[in-house]
Amino acid sequence: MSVVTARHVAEHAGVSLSTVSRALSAPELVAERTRRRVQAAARELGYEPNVAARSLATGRTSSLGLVVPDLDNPFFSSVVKGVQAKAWAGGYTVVVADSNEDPAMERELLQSLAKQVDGLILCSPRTSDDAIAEVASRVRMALLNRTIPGILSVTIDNTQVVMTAVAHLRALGHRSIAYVGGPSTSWSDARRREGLRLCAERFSDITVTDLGHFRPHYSGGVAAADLTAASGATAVVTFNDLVAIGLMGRLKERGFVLPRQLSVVGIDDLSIAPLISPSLTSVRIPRPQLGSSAVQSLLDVLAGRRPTDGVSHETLPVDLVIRQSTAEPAEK
Amino acid sequence: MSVVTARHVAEHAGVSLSTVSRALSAPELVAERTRRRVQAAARELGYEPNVAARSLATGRTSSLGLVVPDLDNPFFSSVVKGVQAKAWAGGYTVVVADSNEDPAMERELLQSLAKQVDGLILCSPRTSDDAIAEVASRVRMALLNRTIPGILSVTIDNTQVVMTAVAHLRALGHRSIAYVGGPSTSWSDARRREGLRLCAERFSDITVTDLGHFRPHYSGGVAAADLTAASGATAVVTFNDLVAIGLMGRLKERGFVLPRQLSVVGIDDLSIAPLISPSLTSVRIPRPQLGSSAVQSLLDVLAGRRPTDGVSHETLPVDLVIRQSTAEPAEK
DNA sequence: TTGTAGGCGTTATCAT
DNA sequence: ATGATAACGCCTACAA
Repeated sequence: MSVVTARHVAEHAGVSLSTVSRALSAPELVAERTRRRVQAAARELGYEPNVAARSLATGRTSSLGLVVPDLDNPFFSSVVKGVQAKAWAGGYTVVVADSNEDPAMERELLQSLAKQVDGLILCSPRTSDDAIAEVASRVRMALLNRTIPGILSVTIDNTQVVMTAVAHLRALGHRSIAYVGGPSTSWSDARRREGLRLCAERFSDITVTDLGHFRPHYSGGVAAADLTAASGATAVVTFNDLVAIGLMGRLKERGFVLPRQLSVVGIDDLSIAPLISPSLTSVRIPRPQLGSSAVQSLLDVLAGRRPTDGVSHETLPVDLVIRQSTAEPAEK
Repeated sequence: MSVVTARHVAEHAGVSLSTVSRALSAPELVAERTRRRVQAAARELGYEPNVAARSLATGRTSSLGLVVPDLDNPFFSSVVKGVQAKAWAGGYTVVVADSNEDPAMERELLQSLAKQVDGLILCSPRTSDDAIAEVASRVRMALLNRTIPGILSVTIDNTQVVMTAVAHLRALGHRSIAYVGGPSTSWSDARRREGLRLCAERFSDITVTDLGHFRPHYSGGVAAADLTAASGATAVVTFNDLVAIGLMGRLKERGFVLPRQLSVVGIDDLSIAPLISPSLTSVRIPRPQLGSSAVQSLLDVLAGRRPTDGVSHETLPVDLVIRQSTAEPAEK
């Protein structure tokens, strides 16, 4: 019953153990004839190399670790999908872990994953730079949605995110725009506020009102709705789509007619954005690409195709998807 | 720079290598004093056992494989979350793989994952019973959303799913109910149709119309909408929430007033169900529990706490979440 | 081009 | 209770 090992293949093919090893993992080092014989034998016996043994011998595992705050959040599940696909294509397996938005858990996961994978991808970390850097010093790592000097990272252009949204609203004629932000601990939110500042500078004819920090979910939107309505703004940009949907939900409940009384722009372009009504205009973030890009970079480093020191911060572009939640402001 | 091994700990603690191994993985076999000394040394040196080596020696990997059709589908991502949480709590790591709804890819994933994990969880498989059984003969396996004789499985009570939905509609006064089905290859859809038959038998005062098979997404619902309207049914049950939302979207576009002109019941109770309008009445499926239950069973088997032959098919209950997409039928 | 032999870090089987 | 020592299955100099 015990599984077939390389030794069995060797006997079956009438060659030595090492020849089998070579024929299978470095075919060019073995004579055409022998190689075929070995490969045939391997196939016949249904040989499959033992990953643990290989890993022990080579020091590599052919696996990547992926840590996300919440697997069941559509933003992250897209990222996971991208990571998994790219990794598999590159011959790597992915070990996923869910920190449940808990910084302590996140660190725990990082610690234990660090030494059983060849590379670690950390998505939207909730931990401090230092804690992350410490782990990064012990294992190849790529950051998603965050940058830390000296660590590989892939992010989106958060300035562009808000710029795009604001420019769109301004072009429609809006002059008073509100921003419903995410958690104050959010790296993305900080970047977006920064972008907002730039916007305000650049477009001197508009005013941007910061409505504060809210939970990045439906509930956060609900909480921000009345505030938004009272702010006098004719349009609002929210931290993400869920917030936008919550905000719209509450406003519709209050009898507001959208987008007539308020234009709303979300961020993420989740697959539900087109499904609500009015369908949500949103800044699309290429989530799967975020994941695959991170894997790409990581694999490049692992394969020595990319210098390990030349710090690389890749920034992916975003684009606006215009739907019906945005329109010209109502006449005064 | 090379990592600290058990041997280092041994020297540091002044004991033999084997004592270190025992002190750490079978503490009760070693004297109190020595144990403390070893553990102290281990902590001091920051020792972490090498998983590959351990795996090679024990034949176990402490990891589970999980294969799903689409990581980015909210149904599956919930399952993944449940699996990951339970596995981690049980000391197991999870390797996820996405088959992209492709049966061939699914088999490939199963094959290569089979020999590098202690157990495999296969969610909503798109492959044949035979192909699955073959893999199951070589590795511990648990099925999700499907049963195959002889293989461990966790499913929901699909009969109850439709019964609950239909009973609710009937109680509201509906007598003509339509069913918008999923793909003909769907195991769940087959079970639900079966349940529908039982309903029709049991409630002789209602008629259930089968509208056919549709894609299990928004588009499928759009496609089924006009058909549903034309069927004369006053209420409809759809294969899942996405279909329900698509159907409602199309109908609203046509000017229908919901739920006045048509009551709609979805299945899954995705987190978006409450967010659309009218909010969607849906049969809640305990998705994370599906995942954690599967892990539980699998770990029980792996630990020998559960007989490997006594085939177990666990069925989880569902419940109805009533929202505003269902109401009494309009007067004629 | 192929074979020999040593080692990767643990666990597990023997003795002691 | 503890210490040698042989696996575990593969890779990789090194030798032939």
